[in-house]
Amino acid sequence: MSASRPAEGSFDAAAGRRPTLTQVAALAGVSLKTASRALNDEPNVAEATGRRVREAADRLGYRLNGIARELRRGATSALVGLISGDLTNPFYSAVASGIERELRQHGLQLVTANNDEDAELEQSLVDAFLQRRVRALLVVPSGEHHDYLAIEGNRGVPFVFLDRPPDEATADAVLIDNVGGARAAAEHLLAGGHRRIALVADLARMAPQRARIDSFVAAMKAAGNEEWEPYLRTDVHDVRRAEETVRELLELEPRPTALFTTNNRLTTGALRALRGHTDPPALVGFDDFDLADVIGATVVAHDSVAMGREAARLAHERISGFRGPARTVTISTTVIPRGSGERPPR
Amino acid sequence: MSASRPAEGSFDAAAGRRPTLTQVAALAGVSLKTASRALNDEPNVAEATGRRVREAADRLGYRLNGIARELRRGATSALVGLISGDLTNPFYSAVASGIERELRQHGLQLVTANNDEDAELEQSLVDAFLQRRVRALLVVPSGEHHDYLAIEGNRGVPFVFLDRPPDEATADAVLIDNVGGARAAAEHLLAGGHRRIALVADLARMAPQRARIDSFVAAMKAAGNEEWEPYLRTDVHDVRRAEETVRELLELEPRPTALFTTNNRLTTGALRALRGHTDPPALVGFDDFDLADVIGATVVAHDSVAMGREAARLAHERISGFRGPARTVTISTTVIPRGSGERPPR
DNA sequence: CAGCAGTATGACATCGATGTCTGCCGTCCC
DNA sequence: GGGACGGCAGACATCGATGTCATACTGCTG
Repeated sequence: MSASRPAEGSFDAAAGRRPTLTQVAALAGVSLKTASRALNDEPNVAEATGRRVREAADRLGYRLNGIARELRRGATSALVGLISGDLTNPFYSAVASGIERELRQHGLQLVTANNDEDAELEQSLVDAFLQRRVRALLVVPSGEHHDYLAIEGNRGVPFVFLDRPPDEATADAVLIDNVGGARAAAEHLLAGGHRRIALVADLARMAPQRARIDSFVAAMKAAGNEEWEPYLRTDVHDVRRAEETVRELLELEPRPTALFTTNNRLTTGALRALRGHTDPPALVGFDDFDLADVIGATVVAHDSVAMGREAARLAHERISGFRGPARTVTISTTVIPRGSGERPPR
Repeated sequence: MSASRPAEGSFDAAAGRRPTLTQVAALAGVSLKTASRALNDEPNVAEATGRRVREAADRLGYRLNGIARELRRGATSALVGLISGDLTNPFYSAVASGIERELRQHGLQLVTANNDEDAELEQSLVDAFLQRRVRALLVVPSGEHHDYLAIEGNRGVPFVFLDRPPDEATADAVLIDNVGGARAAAEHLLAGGHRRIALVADLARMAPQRARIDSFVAAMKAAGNEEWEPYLRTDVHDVRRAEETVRELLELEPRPTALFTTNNRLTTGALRALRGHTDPPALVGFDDFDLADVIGATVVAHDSVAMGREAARLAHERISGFRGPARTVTISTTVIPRGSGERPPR
């Protein structure tokens, strides 16, 4: 099998160790520095010499050692780190995609890591990234407190927070308009004539959830509605629990006539619970999702890819030398009526 | 703003340049090497000395320079590269997630890059990754030909192909059982009594699509069915076109009674076309997807996360020194009946 | 023909860590 | 008391590239 391929560059192709520039130079019969100049298209290299060097490099299958180059050039890589939840969650993968596209335009590469929604792991990932000398660090923080993250910001590595704000306004952030989105959802349902509106929310200690919950409650109060109060469910953290919770809600007497789920996971659970239901309540979910149009799910949509893009943009500006105060970009939300949120109360 | 934080380590905290081990050593009043020993918990460091060094490191906010360490230790990083399509496609993000989880267990980190389904870009990404000295390279190839990729495999950097086989069996690969999956879908529909079965497929030049198409056709022939022939549609590459194609199919006379879509994008398009249809044809789609249960979509499912995991496992074995011949792991498929594929012909 | 500019090249230091080797102590043991 | 040994520490080379500076050679000018 290996015999079918000619062993190019008889030096040490088999060793698994890549040839160095020194070896290329030796083969070409020039000095190390001249070889370097030739391969980097620097001036002052005789045409013939350049050709010899390039041939030697080809023969050996030489590839520049980026690690060595980076060390010499200033010990900072072309990598940008992203720490987020699992990529199977479409929210995170959309964000990652937006980041990746933006970074590429500036010759930067994305390194991803999953914090498993665990603050301790997250901390050690930050350490590892900084040690690896990433140019910037984008974080969708897992825990409540992340003071420790911001300190680094002042030491030369820009931090950008996504989805959840830093404890103090010490770093750039890209946030969703949670307050506006939740209010819009609440008002949409109120306008549809609903009063007994159930709220199914994720962990209330997480800032975006907190904001959505509070905003929903505020909207209810502003409308003088109190009938939602028995139907508030928070700290529902996975799809399974969401499905159960919705089932339980539907067995209450009187039954809620509408549901508001505060993220895509919970919406999925609710849709499962409602499947096959003859007379389902109205449903509005936070976060848009694939096929929501087919299902006819009314959602509070926002552009997660744009979130990533904006975060990468902020990071890139810092990398390029921007020194101004911390900035916050807010991603707007829109209610997209598709049917489920327009069902009347019964 | 910066004044609010005490300027720790008065050396050069402001400069944005991180302190080096030499500076830590100087502050602690020891030699470079002793500082290195202390921070790496090597033996033969007096307790008091160790403490002084660690204090100095803290004061300066020292963080080891991973680039320098890697260079010294052997010029190979702890990074593994993944080149695939856009992460907003749940297939790719599931694969990435599986890879990331597996790599983490071995202390490796994932670097992702999007080839935009462009062979030229892909090539340059491979170059960039190799230059960056990744430990292994996982690729979901875009184009038809990728000979050039395999050559590198013999030079010490393990390659693993996902979803699409290497041109020659020169590298490890993780593939889906496309033949089995497509046959199962075809037989499922035939068993339901369908004869006029439409096939909506993506670019036929891509190996997995080719396999699904061929296998479908073979199953039809084996069943002695010829009525599907007017309903074959290939090279349908995006959701929009899929939707249009399905609409067109449904206007044919006689109408096909069933559809088989050969990937998740096409299935999405088909579902859009079928939305609100009073008497929809049966539908089976290749690739499972979120909420398929809610929609009631019958699919040929496979475990994409496992695909990523297996690929990462193969890569890790190579990294750990395995030298055997190229291996191929096949991911099995299952038809999951959820309703759409069980609608009878009308 | 001296002087000078410009080109082509190489020697050497350097980036920030780690590996090797050497040297100095003090202690223990015969 | 002397040799062996273990603990501690430092000097120096090294990983693979690039930056700086010095040098040799060419050709041209006055």
